[in-house]
Parts: sequence; structure tokens; C-alpha cells
Amino acid sequence: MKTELNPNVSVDCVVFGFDLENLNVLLIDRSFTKEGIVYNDLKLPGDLIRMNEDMDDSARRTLKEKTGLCNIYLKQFMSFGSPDRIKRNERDLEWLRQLDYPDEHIITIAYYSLFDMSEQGRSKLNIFDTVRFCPVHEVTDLVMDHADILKHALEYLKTELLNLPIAFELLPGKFTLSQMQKLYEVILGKTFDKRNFRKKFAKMEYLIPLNEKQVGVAHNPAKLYRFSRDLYTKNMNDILNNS
Amino acid sequence: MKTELNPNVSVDCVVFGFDLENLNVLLIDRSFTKEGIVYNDLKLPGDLIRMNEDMDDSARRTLKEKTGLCNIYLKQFMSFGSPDRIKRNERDLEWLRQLDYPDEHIITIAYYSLFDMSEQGRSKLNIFDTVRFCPVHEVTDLVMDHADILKHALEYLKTELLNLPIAFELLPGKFTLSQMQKLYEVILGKTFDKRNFRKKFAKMEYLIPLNEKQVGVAHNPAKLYRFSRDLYTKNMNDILNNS
DNA sequence: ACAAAAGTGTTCTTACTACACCCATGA
DNA sequence: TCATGGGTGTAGTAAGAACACTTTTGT
Repeated sequence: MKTELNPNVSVDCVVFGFDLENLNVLLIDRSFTKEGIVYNDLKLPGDLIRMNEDMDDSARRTLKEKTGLCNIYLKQFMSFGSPDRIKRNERDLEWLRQLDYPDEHIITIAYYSLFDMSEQGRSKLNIFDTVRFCPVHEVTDLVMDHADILKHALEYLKTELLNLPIAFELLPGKFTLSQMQKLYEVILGKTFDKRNFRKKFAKMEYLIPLNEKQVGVAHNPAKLYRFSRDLYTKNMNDILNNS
Repeated sequence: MKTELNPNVSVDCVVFGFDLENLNVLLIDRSFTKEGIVYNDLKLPGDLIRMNEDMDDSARRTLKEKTGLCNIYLKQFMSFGSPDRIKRNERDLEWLRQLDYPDEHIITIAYYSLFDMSEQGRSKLNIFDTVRFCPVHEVTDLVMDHADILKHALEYLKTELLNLPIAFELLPGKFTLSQMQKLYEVILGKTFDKRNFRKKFAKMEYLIPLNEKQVGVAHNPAKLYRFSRDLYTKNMNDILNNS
């Protein structure tokens, strides 16, 4: 174990990605061998923080080191501190032993993170081979308390989606309104009326229609839009100042 | 320093109280002497967690030990992990030295908490003398990063107030609608129209009018209400199941 | 009698819901 | 020509905002 690590505090990152179909979560393989038997499990990317390292920096670093991702939306959402959270089953304990982890009470600060996993988004980054995006609703078992962390992250994502312009972190730079609607539907777990959905967002000035359409689709090609963060923040400031 | 403490993780509690006039926050004195000079500052109640202690338990214990408060609404809302958060000024460092605190990177899990500080609420508990409730808007300096923690707690309180039935944690068991309106006004920092406010809450079945009125007030005495948590949860479940 | 807060309705505007058909494209 | 998703309007309902006077009590 590296001595400069803080033996009691870790970060774990729940990276959500949207492939225009499903909501996915980034998981990494945890494999180890004991007495000739190979154990394969999935976990969230995470690590002990370093002594005197800022927690947000730690989350960014961990994500970079374990997955290759950088410069993505990242936000602390909850901490998990149950004393048995990493000791609930023997496989987890054995893995910790092999890694020479401190046998201590580790509390973890969970971050949630958003990633545009369309070709556009993926192409920007060198994502490691050990990394896989799994559809959130197909994820069953994860190591330690990571399934619990994921569950809370999903709840947090839902409320963030309703209150902040985070949809655009998950969508490609240019997107159609149907893609955006699909995103809202898979995250919130319900369907919306197409006309009402579009009416609602037609009011949002920060959704900018482009003079461009989809190409290569076997139907009426849809208009593309982009998100203007400038207009969004300007709008928000106007609202705050007038009320 | 007690050996069973976790040297890297603390909890801090932001306890809000409402006296039917102002929103207050519970602070404790931090006094120490150096070279004959007495330094007095104010801080949030907090402490290092114990090894293998659940974080929520730790917050409850800390609050009990430092203030006498128990059985009150308590919820983790954010963690603070900047490496210099406890080392920003010399007085804080000196205090830590005198307490024989570990010279390490301490990250803190901040809890926010609600307390009915009317006579009714106060009478239930044996609150220590070192504890004082200060009007939130008069609090200027606190030790370490506690002013920052308080600021975030206040923001969190605002969103909770709009989304959860927490007003009733701050109000006495029997309260008037004007007291409740005042609570919303001081927390959210704006005024509401009396008729609209009452209309809105008239719809809420879980606000139960009692056959009782205020006594001893120099004006038309107001009807008293109480909150029914049972009806509230029942209502919530009905809404979730029908949508 | 006066001061102080309680209590009460209506109108207007804005946001949300429900709902069905034609159009443009690629295969 | 067919399958696929793109794109559009109206009417009803519910929620929020603005606004002023009378009533009851204690002093």
C-alpha cells in the first residue's frame, strides 16, 4: 500500500452514460484469484484518497486513472459510512487483503458523473478496455455496497434532471428533440406526450435549433438542436434578479 | 487523543431552530488560552468519528455529547474535504494542537438537523449551557470552514422545505398558520400572500385543524393546527401508486 | 377606542393534460 | 409503396398571483 494514501476515506464514481437508447453505468472488472479459482465481479471506479488531496481532485484523478475519462461533469452526492460496508462478504474481504488495503473503517464519498457515450463523446477519449458501460436496469450484483451507491445515484440523477440542465451532459453536442425526450423517459421511468414535451422545451431559449438535420435515417430526418450554456446562465440570472 | 477515534473523518451538525420569529443555528463556544490570552470563537458541534462507528450514529452521539440534544431530525447533506479546511488560520491550528488532534487531513460529513425551540420543544431537553442559538443572519465568523458549511446547510434547508414536510420539525406540536407562514418566509427569504398561502395548505389533508385557539394574545386568537405524519405518508403512497 | 393579527373570495394568467393526423425519407 | 419516426394545434383543467376588507381579542 502506498503510504501517502488516506486509509479511512475513499471516493467512488457513478458515471452515467446515455447511448440514445438506454441509461448505462460505467463499471470496471474486479478480478482476483484465490487458490486457483478466478473470481470476477463488477465494481464502480473508486480509490482511497491521498493524504492532503482535495476530494473533488481525488474523484477526477481516480476516474482518469481507472477509466481514462476526464473533463466530465462530476459532483459529490452522498457519503456512505456504515462500518460493515466493505466487509459484507468474504470475496470482498479477500480482495482487500490481496490489495494490501488497510483493515480499517473506510467511508466513501460518492460522486456522480455524466458522460456523452455517443460516437461523438466516445471518440474524444481513450477509455480503457477494462471499462464497460452496462444498462442500469440490468445491473444486479456489484461488489461491497456499490449496488446501494448506484441506487442512490440514480435517485439523485432524477432530481438533478428535473432541476438542472444536465441532460446536455449526456447528449451529443447536436441532438434531436426525440433523443432528448427518450433520455428523460429512460431516466425518469415514464413516458411523455410528444407534443407536450416539445411545447415545454420550445419555451427554453437556451435550446437552439440549428440549420441542420439528421442524415442517413430511414424516415423524415429530425432537426438538430444544441444547448447554449451562456443563454441558460443568463436566463437564470435574470430570473433570480427579478424575483 | 483517544485511540479509538478515526483521525481522518469527523461529523459536524448544523442544527436549525425556529423561535417563531427568526431562524437560528445552534453554536457552541470554542474557548482556549494561549500565552495568557483567552480566545473565544463559535463553532458548530462536531467531533471525530470513532473507528467502526456508523456515521449517522456518530452524528447523533456528537450532538448528544456536545449539546444535550437527542431524538431530533438529522440528515447527512454534504461532505467537506478540502485539505486546508481546518488549517486556514493560526487560532484554529493552535486549538487543534491543544486538543492533541491528529495533524492529518480531516474530512467532515456535515449533517443538518431541525429543532423546535419553542418553550414546548426546549422543555423536553436538557440543553447544555455552552450552547447558544444565534439568528442565522447575524452569524458572521465561525471557526475553520464552519461558515461555509452553514451556508450550504441553509441552501439545503431551503430545498428540503419545498419538498419535504420538515416545517413541522421546527414548529411546536400545535401551531397557527401564521406561524407556519412566518417560518416559510424567514427560511426562504421572501414574503407570501396570506390568502394564497392558506389556500395552498388548505388542500393538504395532513394539516389538521384542532378545536383549540391561541390564548392570551392581544388580537383575534388563531386556530391551532397539528401535522399528521400518518396522513402525510398515506397521501404520498397514494400519489406514488396512482402515477 | 384602539392596536394587532385572524380570517376570508374573486379574477386573471400561466402551466399542464389529453388527444390524432399528415409528412419526409430510405429501403 | 411501405415502414418509420418527425412534426404540428386546440380545448379543458389545475395551479399560482394579485388584491382589501371585516372580525375578534386584549389593553
